Amino acid sequence: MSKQKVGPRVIYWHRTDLRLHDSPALKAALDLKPECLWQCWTWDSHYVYRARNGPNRWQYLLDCQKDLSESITKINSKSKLFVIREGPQTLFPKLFKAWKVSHLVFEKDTDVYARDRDESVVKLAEDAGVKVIVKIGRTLYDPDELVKGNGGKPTMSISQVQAVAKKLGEPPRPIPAPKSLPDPGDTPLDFDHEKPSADPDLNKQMREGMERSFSALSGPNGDFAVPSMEELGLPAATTPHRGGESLALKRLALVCKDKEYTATFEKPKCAPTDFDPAATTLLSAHLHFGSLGIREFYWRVQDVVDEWKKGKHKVQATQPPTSLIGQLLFREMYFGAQAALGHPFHQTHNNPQCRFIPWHLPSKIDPKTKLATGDYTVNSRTAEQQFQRWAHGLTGFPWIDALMRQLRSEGWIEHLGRHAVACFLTRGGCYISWERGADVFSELLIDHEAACNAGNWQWLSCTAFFAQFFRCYSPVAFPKKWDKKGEFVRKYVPELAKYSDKCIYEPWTASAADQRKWGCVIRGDGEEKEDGKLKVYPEPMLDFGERRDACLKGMKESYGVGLYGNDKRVMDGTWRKLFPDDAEGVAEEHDAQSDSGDEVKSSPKPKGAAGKRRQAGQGTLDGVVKKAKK
DNA sequence: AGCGGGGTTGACGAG
DNA sequence: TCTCGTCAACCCCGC
Repeated sequence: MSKQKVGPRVIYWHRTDLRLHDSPALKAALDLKPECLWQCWTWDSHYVYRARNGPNRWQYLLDCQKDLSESITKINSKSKLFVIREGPQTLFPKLFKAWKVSHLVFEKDTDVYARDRDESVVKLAEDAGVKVIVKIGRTLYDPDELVKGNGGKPTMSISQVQAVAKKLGEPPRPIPAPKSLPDPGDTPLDFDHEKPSADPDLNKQMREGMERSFSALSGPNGDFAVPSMEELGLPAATTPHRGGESLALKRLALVCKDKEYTATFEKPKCAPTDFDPAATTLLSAHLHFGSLGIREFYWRVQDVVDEWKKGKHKVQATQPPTSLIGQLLFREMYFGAQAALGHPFHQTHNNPQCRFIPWHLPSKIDPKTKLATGDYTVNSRTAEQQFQRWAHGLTGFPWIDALMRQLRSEGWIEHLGRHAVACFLTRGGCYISWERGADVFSELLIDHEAACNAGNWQWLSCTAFFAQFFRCYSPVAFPKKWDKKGEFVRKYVPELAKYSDKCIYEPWTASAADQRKWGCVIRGDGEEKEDGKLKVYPEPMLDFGERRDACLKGMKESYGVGLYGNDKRVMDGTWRKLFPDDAEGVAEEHDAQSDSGDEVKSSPKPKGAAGKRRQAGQGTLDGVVKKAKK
């Protein structure tokens, strides 16, 4: 028998790099000159069950996968994106054997969950004699290198990032998409299919049909196809934003075609109220899913900027941090912070960089792991009601509600809009833990990037990165700066569409006669939607002026106490002794009579009773709102 | 070391 | 309509 020459048999594991352009890892795989190459995506129980993922982001992911698969097939009609419905930790050892795999190649991912996952996958591969190649590709700089260059410390300011970036030099140019792709090998699946536990399923509530994520390894048709929303039991997406590398490249080209826009971009001047078109590039979700390479973005923009600088123009090119490139550097900063801090970066507890503030609705902590459980303590019933009304766009402040409704229906709001709602929920209104807001964003944002989300929430809540808590966004004054006529509110809070410009941001100031004339009365807490032909919009759920002062006082006090998340007294609950009135100074007046006060005072570790009460007070918004009625 | 200037994106009133 | 100072005062950074 003649000896068969066997070249590398490579699995390229697509994760957060759903693209063919600008992929250093894919280039590394192709440089192996594989005999066969399977481009795979593994169905991840973390993504399906353990992380909050709304339908809009699911749709975006599936768009990206479909587009990638089609692009692969265009280059090699025998190939596609092989979507395999099993977690990598259990699937790969079996797949390595069945497909006689010699190499596993993937792009490095420093997200806290991904680190743990990849560590075990690398070990499994080594045990199976499979060589692993990991390449940087998701960020301009390897977050670990960024941290190393920053003296081993988390990157907590943009100047630190800029200093390290200067040392490391400019990122490499993007790698073009491959012109040819090797054939995949056979795809036998003669092994057991291990299905992960669907308990807990954090996304259970949103599912409409049967959830069949793991029904068969190669999908319902046995063809490894990208799943449909129906296969996942998910309702149809409502977002107009669609994913996929083809769209990403088109959009990037569109942005860069407008050279003045690209070269003179100034983030703080982008109107959060602009829609159709939005003021910013809408490329963030593409970066998140890797349907756009970060070096592709960087260099296409940088080339425009360099060209602009050579010419004579009335408006000068902008510089980081406000320029378009600057926005990418902030992303690097958050990835660097996450890389250095690990899991605690996503919570207050045990986070050495995050200030401790005695917020309402704090996260519950697993004492063994010191990690947030995903659940929280309802230490104020008023706060819980406010949280639910915030999350559903029923605060009674049209600017806040418009943003939250846009977020829920479209999965994207402009960055300054995120500032407005985040400030309102935390230090500038409700005094609710930033971790609650981060949870909601993580479910609803199509561009949810774990590191950026945690970092920005800490920024806005003045617990890390930013400290000027006396700069507080007003839900009335701030939007007026951008949109005097309130067109943004009229679009997303249509019941107020006929209100006058003067009243649009504070409809409660309209006379009863005007309210009726304009077809919408202001009353209640958001439960009642209409009264005959009239629409009903809620009264403001708090007195903003009063709350701003109370929050400011609370922030000042907390800064004075000066605790960080890793302080022993934060970890063991004795922090309460350091705050006057056991940190209840920021509670609303009518809250004092509720059960919240004694609960906090009597229980040094907010567990047990609080947990039970939470179930009573949580559930749906309707439930909460009903309970609020006296 | 300690001081002063700056910090991608506040509100408000005076002039 | 715009710019500026004030509000009360945060941390980072460089000299």
